[in-house]
Amino acid sequence: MHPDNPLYQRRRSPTATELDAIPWIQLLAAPERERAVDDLKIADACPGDYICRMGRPVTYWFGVVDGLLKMSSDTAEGQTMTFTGVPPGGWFGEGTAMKRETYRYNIQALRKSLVAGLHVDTFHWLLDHSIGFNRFVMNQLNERLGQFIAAREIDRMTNPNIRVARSLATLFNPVLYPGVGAVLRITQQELAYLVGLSRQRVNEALTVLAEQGSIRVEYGGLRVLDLQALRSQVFQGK
DNA sequence: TCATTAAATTGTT
DNA sequence: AACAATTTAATGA
Repeated sequence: MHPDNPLYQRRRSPTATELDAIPWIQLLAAPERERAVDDLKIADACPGDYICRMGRPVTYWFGVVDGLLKMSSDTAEGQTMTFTGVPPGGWFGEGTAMKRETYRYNIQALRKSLVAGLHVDTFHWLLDHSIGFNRFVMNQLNERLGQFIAAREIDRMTNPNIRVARSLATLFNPVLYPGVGAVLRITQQELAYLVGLSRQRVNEALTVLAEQGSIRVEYGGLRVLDLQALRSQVFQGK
């Protein structure tokens, strides 16, 4: 977090409920947990707020307590390309935090969100002192590698229904986003923005997926009934 | 707590 | 892009 980041002004210590939404906390032994909790900061992010920007030096390792963030990158041609959404329970930036480099992407709030931050120094201290923390980070890196490979496949899919299905499946990843559970709070507009389709087309795709019983469409969110079906979506309809 | 109203979201053209 | 229908959130008695 940079001093000119709006979040910098709005940060505070986490409440007990917010701590429960941080998946790696419970993996720590008491002394390590105490140090981590002591350092953790929580901030409110409004839609459009930047959590971090490409090229800025890494100061915090971030996680989503509540809400929805967007991970994107600016290309050499000045275009912005969206990689993925980050739903509750997701933590990101450990790769760059480890190397103490600069952020390699932009993270923006898609809607009002609660963001947690752990200072890089504390992040490194935990790597040096906690085996549980190391396991978490390793698992996280491994799972995300799989996700990015899946993302390349998704990019090459022309069929909108499949794109929506597979993108949804990544957002429901229980390892990377344990805070999501069975119901993902996301509007069809937000999903359209992440997938890169019109809201109408996303609505149509969701209807198809609901008909085949993979999901249920709810007001302001989606319920997954069959995650495997979403992942292995091959060809349905047009 | 309930009823009314405003705002957000969805479904459809 | 626009519209109506539906659901939720906000307001105030």
